[in-house]
Amino acid sequence: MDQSTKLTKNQSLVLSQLQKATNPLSAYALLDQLRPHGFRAPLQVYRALEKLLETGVVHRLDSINAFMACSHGADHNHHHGVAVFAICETCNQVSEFADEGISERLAQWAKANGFHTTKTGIELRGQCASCTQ
Amino acid sequence: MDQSTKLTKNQSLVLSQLQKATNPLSAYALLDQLRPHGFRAPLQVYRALEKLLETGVVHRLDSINAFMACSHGADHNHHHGVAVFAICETCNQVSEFADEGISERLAQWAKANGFHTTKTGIELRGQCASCTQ
DNA sequence: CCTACCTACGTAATGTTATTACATAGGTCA
DNA sequence: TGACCTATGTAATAACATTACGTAGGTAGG
Repeated sequence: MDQSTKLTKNQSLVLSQLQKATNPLSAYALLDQLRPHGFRAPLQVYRALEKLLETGVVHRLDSINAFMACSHGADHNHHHGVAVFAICETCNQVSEFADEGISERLAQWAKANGFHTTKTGIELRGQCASCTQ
Repeated sequence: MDQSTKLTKNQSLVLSQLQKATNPLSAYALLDQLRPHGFRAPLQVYRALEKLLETGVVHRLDSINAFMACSHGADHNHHHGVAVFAICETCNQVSEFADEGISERLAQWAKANGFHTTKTGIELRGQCASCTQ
């Protein structure tokens, strides 16, 4: 029984829209796509996203103000390090990966400096392999 | 002869405002602070920031839509790795540091996946040592 | 010299992203 | 039943950023 069974109607709609998408979507893009389903105001999207971000099934990409479903599916076993997002500025596709080594370096700095980290965001911008010719 | 000697009036005003600040500032906060100096429109701030970001003397913090002067002063010899920003959500102060190990991990992934990185952003959110009681 | 061009700058309008405030609907439980 | 909690609906506004257009000053080539 995964988390998605607990989702409300609006949350499910937002999540499935993100899962269908090949690229990250902005909140207002989601709103437009969901108008046929009865969405009429930004808040409906933001409220759904808030919950989805909390549970980790959706990520927010700060550098482009957009949202994407977590690549790692229903099993959120990426305790294998911090998530890193590589955003292609040509095709807008995003690769998500996790790196234990980076996690460790950040944790070391945090410990050494008494910083208590609650959230980590790592975003690479550039060109993906397909778009680099 | 450092880069700042090439700055225009508006660029100098924005930079010195950021250097005086103890926290990151939003573009509109800068605008308000610079009104006494003749600033009247957002674009004046954004244009100055654009140049300052290009030359690296100012950083943008994507997760809070704010800008700060580079901690590393005039000598931009932080080819010692990617910059990491640790943002305290209580006092809003930011620690900037560089980590060669993280750079290497990211470079390895990029090489292995044919991703050509043009910009890297790493931001930690949490509580700094002073604010953790 | 002057004109074509380039860069910086000024101003207004608009576009995009996100939040606050307040009202409504439905379920749970004492 | 009625107090409470969660989800939702709607409107208005705040916060962040860009586009479009016009002006001023310098300078390189004719």
